[in-house]
Amino acid sequence: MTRNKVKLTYIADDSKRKATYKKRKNGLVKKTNEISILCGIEACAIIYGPNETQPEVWPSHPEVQRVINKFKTMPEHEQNKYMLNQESFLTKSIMKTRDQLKKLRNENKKIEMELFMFQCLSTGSTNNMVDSNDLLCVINQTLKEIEWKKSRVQPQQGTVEASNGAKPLNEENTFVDAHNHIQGMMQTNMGPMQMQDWSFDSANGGGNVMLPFRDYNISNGFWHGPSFH
Amino acid sequence: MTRNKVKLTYIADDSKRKATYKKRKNGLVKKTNEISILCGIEACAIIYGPNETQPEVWPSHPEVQRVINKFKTMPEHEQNKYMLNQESFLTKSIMKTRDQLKKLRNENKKIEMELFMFQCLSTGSTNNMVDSNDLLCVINQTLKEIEWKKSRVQPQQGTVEASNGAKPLNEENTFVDAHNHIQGMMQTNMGPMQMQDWSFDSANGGGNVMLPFRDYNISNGFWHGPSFH
DNA sequence: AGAGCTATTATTAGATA
DNA sequence: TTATCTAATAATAGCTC
Repeated sequence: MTRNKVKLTYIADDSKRKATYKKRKNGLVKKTNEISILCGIEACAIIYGPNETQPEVWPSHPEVQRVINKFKTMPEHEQNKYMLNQESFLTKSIMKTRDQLKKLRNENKKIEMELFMFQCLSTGSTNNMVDSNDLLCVINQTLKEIEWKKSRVQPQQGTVEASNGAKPLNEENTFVDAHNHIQGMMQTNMGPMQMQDWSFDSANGGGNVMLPFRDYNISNGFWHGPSFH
Repeated sequence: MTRNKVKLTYIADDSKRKATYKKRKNGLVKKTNEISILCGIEACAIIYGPNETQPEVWPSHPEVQRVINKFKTMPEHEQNKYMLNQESFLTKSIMKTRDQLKKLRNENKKIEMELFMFQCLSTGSTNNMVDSNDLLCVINQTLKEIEWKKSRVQPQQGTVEASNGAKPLNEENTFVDAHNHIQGMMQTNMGPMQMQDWSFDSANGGGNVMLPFRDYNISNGFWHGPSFH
């Protein structure tokens, strides 16, 4: 878990495993102690060390006995009812990981879509090959985010000018906002892009469409440049 | 443990305690799972939730039963022999903390001593009020560290000059090294001190003793300036 | 209540001593 | 071996939605 990220697999090397065992046993006992104090509950841990005949228990022996007995005297169905068993634990883990993956995929897709949206806006091209529902969704999402941004700055509108000289957000600036938004998105993936890297495209719709020019170009409505996958 | 450092005390607030319980229970179970896989051992956790009738166990019920039985069938003295009970856990914690305190105190003392050593070297004063054994010890330690430093640079001695223009470490430079060492020590406590903050003291021993001059002075063999406690 | 975020603190793997 | 250090990952308290 540190220096290197560690894989959750049996540690084959004897001395490494032993060292890890010692460290983690201490950590586990510490955590058990903490939860029982912080939350005012009873908890016990039983750990069989590498030498099979040597269990380590926490807290004291009588406490463990008491907790164990409390558990054992409970009817079986009661025991199972509230049991957090290994299976459900693993199921939860898998679900969580899958959700995270899903989220990452969505983020990737969003980035791709925003890029594509930008391409369409830039070139006016309509011969696209993506699901137009997806694209619409992204455009709406982007607009929604712009609206949200605007709502955060609205109070200052028309009264105070930002000290950095930025224009207040309003309807007229929507496209510039979109541009900035997309630019922000792209910064994450290809390093910061400066304002001077962009220019108004006078060939497409009369000056209100901006094109980036750097290590890439757009032709036939598609992106030719750094990959974003 | 985060955002704020948290005190190890019962959490009075109901909803906070409940939230903490949930988070930490998951953490505990995760850790239990990890140690058992990584180290190929058997371990179980039994946790009684805030609602007293609802114990949560890990891993599965049969596993817990098996581990418990293994523990219970062991003769009492065996159980106690390898037991990590609450008392010894607390004792260990206290000892560890005390050791850390001791260490910090030693570090403080060392810094004070080095400072004093510097004063003595600077002024040639002998009317000191510290245990001369302590002082001797610190001087020896300092010299040892200087030797160690030298040994690290020795291979380059007389052949390559450092690119930053620093002189190679050798006998002649020992005092300068000592000065640099003490200077380094002091940087930790009072911010960086530059070379130009020091001057050779021509009134004391002919040019090989350096004195700092900034927000402090040395008189009667004692330090008058920032406190180092 | 419960799920998600993130600034912090805590744990710890690997390296040294 | 066992202890200590530290760079890096992991856990999580308080917050927001």
